[in-house]
Amino acid sequence: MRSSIVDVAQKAGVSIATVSRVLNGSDKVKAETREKILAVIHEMKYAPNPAARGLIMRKTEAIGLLLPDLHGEFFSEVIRGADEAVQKHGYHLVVSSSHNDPKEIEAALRFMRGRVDAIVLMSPQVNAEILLENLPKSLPIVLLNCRTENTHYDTIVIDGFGGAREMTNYLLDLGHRNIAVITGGENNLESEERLRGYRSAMIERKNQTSGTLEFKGNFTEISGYETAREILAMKPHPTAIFAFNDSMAIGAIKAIREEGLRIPADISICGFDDVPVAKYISPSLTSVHVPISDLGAMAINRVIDRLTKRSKDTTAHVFVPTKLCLRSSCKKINTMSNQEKEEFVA
Amino acid sequence: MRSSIVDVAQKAGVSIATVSRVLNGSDKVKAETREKILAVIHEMKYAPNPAARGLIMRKTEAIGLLLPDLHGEFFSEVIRGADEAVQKHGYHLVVSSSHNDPKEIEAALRFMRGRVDAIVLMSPQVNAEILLENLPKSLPIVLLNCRTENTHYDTIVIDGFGGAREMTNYLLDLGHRNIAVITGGENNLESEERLRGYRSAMIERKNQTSGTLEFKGNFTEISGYETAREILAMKPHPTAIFAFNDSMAIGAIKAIREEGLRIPADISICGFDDVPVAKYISPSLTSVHVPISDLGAMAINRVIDRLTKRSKDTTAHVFVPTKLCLRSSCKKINTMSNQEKEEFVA
DNA sequence: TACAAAAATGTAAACCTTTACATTGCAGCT
DNA sequence: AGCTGCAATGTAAAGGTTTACATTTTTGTA
Repeated sequence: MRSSIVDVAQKAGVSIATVSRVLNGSDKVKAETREKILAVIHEMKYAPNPAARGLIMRKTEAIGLLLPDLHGEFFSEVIRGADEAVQKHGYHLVVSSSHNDPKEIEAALRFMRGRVDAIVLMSPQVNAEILLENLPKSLPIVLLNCRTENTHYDTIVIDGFGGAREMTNYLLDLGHRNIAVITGGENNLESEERLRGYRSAMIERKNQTSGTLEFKGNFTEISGYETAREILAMKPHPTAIFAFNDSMAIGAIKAIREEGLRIPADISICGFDDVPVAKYISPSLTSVHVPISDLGAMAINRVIDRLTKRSKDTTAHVFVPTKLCLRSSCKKINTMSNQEKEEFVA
Repeated sequence: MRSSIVDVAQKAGVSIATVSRVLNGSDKVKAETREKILAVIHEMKYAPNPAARGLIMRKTEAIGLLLPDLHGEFFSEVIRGADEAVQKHGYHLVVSSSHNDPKEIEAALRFMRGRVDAIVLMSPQVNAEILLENLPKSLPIVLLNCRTENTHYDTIVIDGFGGAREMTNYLLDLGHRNIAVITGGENNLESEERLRGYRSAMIERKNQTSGTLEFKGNFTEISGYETAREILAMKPHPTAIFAFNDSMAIGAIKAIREEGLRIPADISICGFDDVPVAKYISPSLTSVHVPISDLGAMAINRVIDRLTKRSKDTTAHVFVPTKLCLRSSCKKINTMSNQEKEEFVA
């Protein structure tokens, strides 16, 4: 049976209050007494019971991180950033994934209630606000890439629109006209924003493909692979594919290779997120850089800020800019289309 | 202020014991009373305080997962597997990373004590046993790829030796004689096991390179990249590089490309772990398959088994076999060495 | 109808801390 | 010597739950 504070007090010949005082460092205890108590604590390998402490202090020193999924490097990076931030402040991380399922989000939230001091929630697909309702108002929450107009919560959202627009413009500048996109999940905020950006650039540049080159993926490698096969089945096929995340771009690359096409000579491909492997795969992947691990860190820092009262009342709404990251998977094409080229050769 | 069980009891006109009973489903409460209490609970949005519950029940329904690092897809997959297993049993995950630093492991362990019902610890580098000492004996712990002779803890260890041996034999079968390896961190169990496997195959096949082709990496992409540059500087360079994990293999591929060499025509490369991207990069990476997410799931299932008393007393020691996963990054070479070939051409 | 047994519910202790407030002991002062 | 005031320490309540045991209510039976 684990020893408690009364065992320590007894052995040290003092009251539990005094032990508690040396435990919490704060109050003035005679140096001599402190030494003795510390010695006993060490000897007994005593450690305070966090549940009891949490019960009376109403804090747990843990922060909940609820992500839509745990597949792939993107979320891994978010967790890494969050973990680093959390460790810096002496907090810890309770991680969970929701698979974009309202039931699971709710279960996780219910679990976290009372177990964590704050919550970081990433839910681009499920409207999270409703689920948040039965959480105490005092619990700091930051919404990461969530669909919301509610300004009551802190929010952090990636500039998917701007990033996709910039990337599309880049491809247009390269001479591409038939630019296919592979979108993310249905009803997914990130996907929608990126699609808006793509469309905006296409329309602005009078390059309407009227949706014919928009293909549905779901942010997984396999969907990138399959969707790319679909795209390549078109004759003539688009000269560029813009996958709405890097995982799908990587899947698409596999499909392209299998088709015997060279990248970027025969077709250009780019992604979104700029996950760490993007620069290591070959050809190195042109992508829209998102400071992924910073995202996790920012969210954590924000809730910790709240916790430590430094910014108690004001909610912050951060818009994270993206940056084009040009590598070697995209190439300028001559204005001659693939088709024209073939005819020319013939 | 959050409402407590007494508020509910009061409002429902019953005692807290009765409320507690309906909360825990177990005992017999008159249907009518139950309905009423349930209604009040719903109305008040009452949720039991986990700290209080944890205090008296001595359980938290959380499991700690302490990993050496959070970079890259390997750990991401471990977490994913663990998360799935944990969710299936209604538990939750407290994740932390140690950076192979004894101090950090200790801090995380201290934090987890009393906050989790069990711990899964992966620590290939730091001897974890000492740190585990001041954890209660009653806390189920499974050691994942830890260096230990102690049979008191449950252990799961990957067959790094066998996997590396098999891979090395495969390369030898392909005709390679100069096979360079990029190892993992100093004093890292996984790296050491893989190195043993490599050496064993090399010696067995009378192919002693007496350590001249063993290069030090640290399991990161960047180290794979840098070490590969070093390796390629050799004249003539080895015909195959065996990186002790996929991250380093991916880094090495980048270096090889930069050198203008073709894979596998000019040089073969293979990795270890078979992370999900391995099959998507190009050329698809030959690797030693490790059931990564299963590792996380197995560990979790094991501790949950312990928790539910099904296998209370016996410790299990699982040895996880690996499997060669052949793809296109390695190629048979003619027995003529690069050098001979050059001479031949000249 | 009365009583026993069973079912439903209530009471209170226990889990382990922190901390406001109370007490003790002692130095320094007049 | 007696008092004040302060430093050090102790006492006990509070935090929210579960559950053994006690009590009340209901049901069934003679």
